[in-house]
Amino acid sequence: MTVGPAVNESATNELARHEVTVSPVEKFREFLGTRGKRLTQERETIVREIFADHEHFDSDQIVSRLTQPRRDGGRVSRATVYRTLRELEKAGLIRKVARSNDREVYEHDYGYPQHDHFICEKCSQLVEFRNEEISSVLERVSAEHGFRMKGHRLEVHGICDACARPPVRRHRKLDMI
Amino acid sequence: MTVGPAVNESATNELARHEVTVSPVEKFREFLGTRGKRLTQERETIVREIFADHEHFDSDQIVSRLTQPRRDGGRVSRATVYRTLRELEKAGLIRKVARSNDREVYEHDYGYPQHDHFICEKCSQLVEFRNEEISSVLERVSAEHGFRMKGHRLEVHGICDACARPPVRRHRKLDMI
DNA sequence: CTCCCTGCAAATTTTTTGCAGAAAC
DNA sequence: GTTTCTGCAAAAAATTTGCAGGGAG
Repeated sequence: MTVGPAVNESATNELARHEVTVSPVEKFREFLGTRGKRLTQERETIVREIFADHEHFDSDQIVSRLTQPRRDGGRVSRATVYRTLRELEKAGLIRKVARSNDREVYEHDYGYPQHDHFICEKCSQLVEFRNEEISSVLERVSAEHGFRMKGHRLEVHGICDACARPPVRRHRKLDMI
Repeated sequence: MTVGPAVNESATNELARHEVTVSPVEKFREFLGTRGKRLTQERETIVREIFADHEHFDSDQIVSRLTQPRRDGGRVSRATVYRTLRELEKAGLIRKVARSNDREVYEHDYGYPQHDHFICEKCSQLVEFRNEEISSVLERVSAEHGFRMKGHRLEVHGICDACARPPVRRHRKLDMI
């Protein structure tokens, strides 16, 4: 595995957790049920690991965390992680978020309200934000094109507030006197 | 190479080509120049191949087209194609467009106006559309968050008009009489 | 002339798969 | 009991890299 450029920037928790009646695990069990599939220990371990926080993650991170022996839930093989991530995506529990340069990462698609992302070109930080208007505009535009919108994926690229702020001056003119 | 699920659906040409003063090749030459890099025959061949039409494409497609002997421009090695695609992305000539399930594909990011995509969940077709309002809403939302927007990437998922239309009835009731 | 670039082949990285035993239902 | 899983190891797919010779500026 690679430990390349970190994919660890947290998805800033501007958004409060949604009220969800069933846990991600239950939700997954339901999905599997309708397809004659089973909720195994491995699958449950993976879902718990993924939904333990609201960070973004990629396949490799989950593989390395679950592949080595662990305190609680048992370890899970690489193949199973891949197989389960695909299922979780179909189940609508997670989805991919593309990041301009870097590779793609997953994010939770259950338990949190619909939101979009700001991606800073300087520090690569990914910030979630929520705006009602965007959806309604899209809803209308879609209708105009005879398209039945189910959802959307939006990334706004640019420079975040922190990176835009000029670096702190070391010496001010006054110091020179 | 893989000939998996086609990635050939055309990017419907709803959008007219922009007036561009310099060709993609020239644009690339400029970019390379500012970095002490060179516009080689291979790089030119690749750019021409890519900008010959306005279809979306992935690395593999370009590799297979340019890797075998060709009428005009000479062949280019796999490694060079990968290396050049990366440069073209940095140069802002192409960019990645994520497609829900399938893999990512590239699209032109030069010579065509800013636009977004509808992606049909049924037929996977990718349709480009253009809407002024979206940008202005994003501009405002960004400002509210202290974010300096440079651009955005948006995909609207759902069902396209064609797929939404019910299949043609074979036998109408009258036929039964 | 001097670097930058290319092709090649090998190395890496990432994801998928066949199969035998294990485990849900 | 069946049928669906899992882990393993190997295979396949996708991308990157070192290096020696070739070419752009």
